[in-house]
Amino acid sequence: MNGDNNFFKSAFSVDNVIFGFDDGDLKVLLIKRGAAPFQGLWALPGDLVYPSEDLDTAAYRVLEELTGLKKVYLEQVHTFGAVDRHPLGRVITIAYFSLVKISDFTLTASSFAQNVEWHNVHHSLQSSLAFDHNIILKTCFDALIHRVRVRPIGFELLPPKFTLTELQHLYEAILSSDLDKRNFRKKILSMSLLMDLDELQEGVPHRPAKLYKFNKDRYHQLEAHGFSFEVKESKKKDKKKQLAELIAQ
Amino acid sequence: MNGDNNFFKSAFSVDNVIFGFDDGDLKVLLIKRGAAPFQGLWALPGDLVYPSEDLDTAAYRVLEELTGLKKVYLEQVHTFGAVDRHPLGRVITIAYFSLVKISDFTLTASSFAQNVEWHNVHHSLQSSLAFDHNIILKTCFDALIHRVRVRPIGFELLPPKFTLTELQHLYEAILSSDLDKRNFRKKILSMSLLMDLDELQEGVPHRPAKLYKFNKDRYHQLEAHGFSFEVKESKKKDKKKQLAELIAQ
DNA sequence: GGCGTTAGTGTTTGATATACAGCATTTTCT
DNA sequence: AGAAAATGCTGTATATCAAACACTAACGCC
Repeated sequence: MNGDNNFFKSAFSVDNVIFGFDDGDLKVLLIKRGAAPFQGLWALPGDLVYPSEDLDTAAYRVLEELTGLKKVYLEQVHTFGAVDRHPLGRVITIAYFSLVKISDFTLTASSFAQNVEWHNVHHSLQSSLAFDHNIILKTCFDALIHRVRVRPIGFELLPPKFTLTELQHLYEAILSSDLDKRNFRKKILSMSLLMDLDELQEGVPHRPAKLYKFNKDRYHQLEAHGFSFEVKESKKKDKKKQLAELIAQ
Repeated sequence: MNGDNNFFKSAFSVDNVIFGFDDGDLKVLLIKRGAAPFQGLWALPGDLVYPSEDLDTAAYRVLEELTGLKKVYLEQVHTFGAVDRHPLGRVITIAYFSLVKISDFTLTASSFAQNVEWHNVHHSLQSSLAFDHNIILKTCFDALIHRVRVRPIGFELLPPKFTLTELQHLYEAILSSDLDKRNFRKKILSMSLLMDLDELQEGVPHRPAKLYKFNKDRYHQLEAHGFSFEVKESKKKDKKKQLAELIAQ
């Protein structure tokens, strides 16, 4: 414990919570650990940060090595550094979440195939992950829930062309609450952030829906004028009343 | 570059943006650096994290060493790790902000006195701080602005007993916007988070105001029932109209 | 007792959120 | 060809919340 050198016997890593949306379900990409510690358990993809690498760069690298994707939405969330969080030494980890369009790549094409899988987020939260990854996943999921209501990032999880119903299902999956169809559409369309592509869905066994595209430029333009995106988790009226009564006491 | 050892030639620190509120002004506690690098510049208080110390513990320690205060509000904000952010080596830093009641202690009693000072936040943002502390300060200030609207943490900056006007001035200082007195009071009081102490200000050369106290238990109770605190930065109606017209285009 | 200063209070109006149901369009099946 | 199945799409009435705004009340000081 003498000298500064002790301070340099530690390492840092990034862990990346990669979210995807498929089949009405919010998923997270996990890796099955092939070696100790925690061999056989599912873990978040991550890696030590190279000595001459910025933190964000490391997070992007982890993501690209796993999915081949380069331009993805990535956001730093929190840093975890409990002394005993890594059994082999002092390793603090900077947690990120990223949002990918599952349709953009196929895991089965990867050599990892057997050890990399999309998992339902809620199931994963209840299962036992390696290290402190349960807490990390929970923290990042909470961050996603918050961010998605306040920034138009949901689109990062959808294909470039999507229907309003798909968008609504996405929000319902993330917020774990049902939204009113008419009110949702009214609100989303009133922001004028979506371009109507004048195209219809194809190959569906029912009336095809119109396709839309998110207009990012438009968003930046409005944002610069004080516009703030917001999708509220609809509070039912009766719940509101209950709360009002509690406050009144 | 061979072997894992390279990964252990790095260190991590915490930096703490300590906010205080005084005289209608939001302040931040800075230290004048006595040694290179950045000698003579003002810097955020911070320290390397001890090998057997959790991150939050380190942040609390920095705070206590400087102010003598133990129970303060502290929140992790972001981690900064650009390769070149520290001239002497790879040091990533985990940034925290904390909220203290300036009245709880006197800096002049400290041996640091000459080198530790409260600075106006806006001035500090425009001056040149050591390392990447301008960005850190900005990031933490933005985080404070956001958090204060959404969690009842403003009270951490005020003495235990305060007037509604003091509370309003606090919000105005943080949000950099004027609030309507009647609407503000209506909103705050309607949340029933304040206890009316049935006491009055003393020693003021005008009509004394009633003193209130934040009821933390009450907040936790309401929170558990779905209550969410919110103070909005009041959007003026004409600005809203401008935005509405822009959207309509 | 009058002046200076801050405290304290309600109402009207406009905007936004909520609740809610039926017809339209397409495919598929017989 | 017609019916059935599935999802797409649309508007209004009501309740709630936010915004704007100005005067009287209480105290200290001179």
